[in-house]
Amino acid sequence: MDFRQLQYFVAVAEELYFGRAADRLQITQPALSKQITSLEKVLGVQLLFRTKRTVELTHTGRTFLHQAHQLLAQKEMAIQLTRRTGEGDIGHLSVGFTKTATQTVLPPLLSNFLEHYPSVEIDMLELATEAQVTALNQDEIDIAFLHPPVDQRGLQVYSILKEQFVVVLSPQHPLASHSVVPIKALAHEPLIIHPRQEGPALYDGFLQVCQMAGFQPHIVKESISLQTRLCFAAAGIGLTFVSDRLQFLIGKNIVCRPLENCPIHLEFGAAWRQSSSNPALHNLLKILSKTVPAHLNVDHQESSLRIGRDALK
Amino acid sequence: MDFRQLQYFVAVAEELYFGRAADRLQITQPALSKQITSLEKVLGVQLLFRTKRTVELTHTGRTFLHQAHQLLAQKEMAIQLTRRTGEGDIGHLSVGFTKTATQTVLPPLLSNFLEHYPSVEIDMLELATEAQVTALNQDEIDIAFLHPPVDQRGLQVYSILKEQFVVVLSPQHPLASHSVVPIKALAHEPLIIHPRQEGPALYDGFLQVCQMAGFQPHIVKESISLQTRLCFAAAGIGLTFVSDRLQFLIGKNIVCRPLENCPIHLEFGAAWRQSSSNPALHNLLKILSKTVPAHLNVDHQESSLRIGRDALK
DNA sequence: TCAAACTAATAACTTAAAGTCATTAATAGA
DNA sequence: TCTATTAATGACTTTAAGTTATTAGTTTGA
Repeated sequence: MDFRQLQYFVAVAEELYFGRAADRLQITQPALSKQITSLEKVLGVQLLFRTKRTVELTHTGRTFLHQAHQLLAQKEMAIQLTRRTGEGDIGHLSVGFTKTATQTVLPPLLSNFLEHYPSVEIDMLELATEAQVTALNQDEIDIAFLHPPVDQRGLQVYSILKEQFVVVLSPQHPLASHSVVPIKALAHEPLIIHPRQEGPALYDGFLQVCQMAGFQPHIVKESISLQTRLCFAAAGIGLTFVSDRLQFLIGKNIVCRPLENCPIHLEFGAAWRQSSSNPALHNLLKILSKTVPAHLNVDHQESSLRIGRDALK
Repeated sequence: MDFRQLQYFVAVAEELYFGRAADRLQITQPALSKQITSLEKVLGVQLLFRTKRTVELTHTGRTFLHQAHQLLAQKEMAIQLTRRTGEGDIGHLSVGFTKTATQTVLPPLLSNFLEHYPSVEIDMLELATEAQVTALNQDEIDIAFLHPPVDQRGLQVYSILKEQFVVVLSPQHPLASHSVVPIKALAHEPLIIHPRQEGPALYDGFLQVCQMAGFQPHIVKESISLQTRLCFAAAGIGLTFVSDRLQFLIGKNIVCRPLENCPIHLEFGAAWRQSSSNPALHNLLKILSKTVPAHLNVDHQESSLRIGRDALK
């Protein structure tokens, strides 16, 4: 029993006339007769009651007709579903993201994507960078919005933006009079930093820079809350840092100063398994590159530095 | 796309190895490779990611695998359903019946049938004889339990039982002294009869017998209720009749007397469309003939007339 | 690093199936 | 009774599916 025979049977059942059914199927009547006979033989059942001149459905034939219709319809559904899945027109996407993503790329990206692909189901999963890398490798998410570097092999990264950090200090602080703060000036300052868990790249990079500048940072507080860190800074308990992207949040009781030639920055990007064959992911990446132009992967460290220098003029 | 390709694809998807899958399918590996390639071409989609040595499902392939499983399962279901329908093992039966049926054949017949064919759904429809003939012709019921004669062409009748009628009268009635009542003795008796609607065969047959005996019956009352008729008879308002099958219902204040050589009897039987191809009906008929042996099937119309002529001699 | 083993694809060929054409047999309708 | 109609049958052709032998990358291990 195959789909061809089902289609043939439906035609005969509808026409109740082998000749017309054969015409409709673009085959000859004997071919049709033979296929129907073979179908009946396979099923071990009489589907049609025929004389030399007339054709009628048997009771069993009516039952089978219904089944045949269902099977043929399900076949078409399966084909459509598969084709559309292949084009990423329908399907499923699991997206991992950090808070930064919700404040930057995600809103325009998702609205743009869903406008083009309204039938793709999207699961959102808020996870820290490291958890996202794990989730990617375990096939739990299709794409991650996180803070590189991600040197996991098999993962592809698309750099979206790089944030420059500025020192936040109280207006009374001696360094507030400088327009740019040299890194070495931080050697003996009490520092309030963002904890490692939420962004190891930043934390580790900062420590590294201090080391290169020849000192151990004097960390007096850690807080994940930006407001808390700003509050401590305003109170003169220590210096802290924020992304230049967030400078607008700074009130009047504290001031911001760029760091002089600071190589520390918080990169933000998307990562996905290179081997992923989810067509919806491909479409998302296409939309991503249109919505959020790439942040020059080659050499973007220099470019962000350049922006920093410009700002310092 | 046909079922063969679906089966092949499922095998490859499960083995992730063309060679083993081909073994399992009892074909050679190149044949399998070609079929899968052709399937991918028809769908316009890549189902498998293959190197020269490894095979993996793509995302789309996984989607299609699910569809393939469903289609193959539904195919098997359809085949089973059709075969079992063809054997009358599952299906549907609409049964028309009169009250007589519920008091005689139906209980043992249905319990016997459902014991053998528990998956056949049965619809019961209580209808008068004439309505059942209409329902049969309109394909609304598969079998009727009714009172012949049914001279509708295309219908087949199976005679189940014939009931002899006895006269019911008050013990004070002069005829009560006879052990058998001659038909002519009824000529001037007031008669209480069952109305025509519920059994035209009986009513018409009775009139005919009176005519043949040379008198017009003197009908004083009609009532569909057996109790009412018995009550009137006990009160001496007139004579009535019951089936010998129901004699046990008769109380002590009235008596029963057989009619002398009476050709009137109420036949009861099953009728169905000769052209019916409902296999469940065939099974029901088989059970019927086992449960309720036929009442002289051979041309019982003539046999009843013969009895009649004999009676009139 | 290089050969050996492995594995999917390809090509040429064979077999099986599906289809065609011509004909038959039965039936309905004139 | 004759004619037109229509499904089935048989012989033959075409198409699809399968086979064998081979090729071309990969992986494995000496």
